Amino acid sequence: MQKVLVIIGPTAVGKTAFGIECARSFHGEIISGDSIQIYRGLDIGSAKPNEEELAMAKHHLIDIIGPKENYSVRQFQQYARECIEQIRSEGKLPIIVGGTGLYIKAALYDYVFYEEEEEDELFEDLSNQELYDCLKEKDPAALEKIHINNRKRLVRALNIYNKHQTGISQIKAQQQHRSLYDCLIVGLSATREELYQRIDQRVDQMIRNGLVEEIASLLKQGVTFDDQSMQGIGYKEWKEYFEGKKSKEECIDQIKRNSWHFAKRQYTFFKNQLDVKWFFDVKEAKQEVEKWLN
RNA sequence: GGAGAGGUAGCGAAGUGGCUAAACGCGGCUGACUGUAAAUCAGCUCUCUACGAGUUCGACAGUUCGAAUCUGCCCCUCUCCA
Repeated sequence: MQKVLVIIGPTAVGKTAFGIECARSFHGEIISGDSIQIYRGLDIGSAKPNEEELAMAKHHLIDIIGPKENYSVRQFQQYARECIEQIRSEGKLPIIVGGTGLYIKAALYDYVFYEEEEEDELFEDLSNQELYDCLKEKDPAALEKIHINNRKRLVRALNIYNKHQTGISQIKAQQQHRSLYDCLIVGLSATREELYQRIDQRVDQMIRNGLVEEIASLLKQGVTFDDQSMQGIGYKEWKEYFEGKKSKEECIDQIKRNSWHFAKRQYTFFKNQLDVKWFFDVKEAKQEVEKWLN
């Protein structure tokens, strides 16, 4: 089985640096497992590796999409697997580094996504209750995992049924839920207190690095806050600032808080959805990688 | 020194005699997750030996069958006038 090193962890723990170190030490190349860093022009707010870092190791799946384009798990799954194959063929170690849990899991595991041409129908004229009742007839099993208030999921499940005549629960049931690769999933961790502090510091640094100017420049290029790329933390919070409804300081605080919440959600996903070996110490993490490679 | 306003759970803020362990927001914690996932959604958040019990709404003393809500006194904060 093809070996794949996976480095995950909450935002701002230090995945980028550790990934580069591993790439250099173990003859590897990095595949970014991140849903925002794939966008061109979203550099500072997405904490994309800088020029210097990019030069230290080969990176894939960064800057491959324009800021007004959409992107999804399915594309990531396909691209990431292609990258793994390509890196393998060069005799190198593929290293996935990122914090987007679903993307990484979908690439690693036997998730199946069908071909989809058309956009999802939004069912804007239906209430949540109506959507719920509708899904109850078509794919009742899916309801076990979808709360009635989660409109997005309700809509998605209905769209899947309408497009493919199969319930999402059936598609899942056909999968074996196992990894396609021989993975070591290293989770970088820190105490909550320390992590939140690092987040705050990093956000302040982003501002100093010109985050506000980056947003302004994107807007000037025609990117809007409705674009998918701008849904990311560090970006969406500025909408009200540019509308004159919020101060810079308020936006910064909001970004910090959203990042804390995000970090928490990342932990929850990683802990419960992936088989992670956690480390508070990077040296120990590296030793574990060595052990696994031999 | 004088005149007002106010002190409610980690914070902000409702409540102004029983339906109040106390709305709501924030923060915190936990969880769900198969095509927007840095998204979307759910639960918990006074204490405990926890399908029950105990202690709360600045402090103390009262009124009352019953008080965060009424009375007295005390402490503290803020604004204004001296």
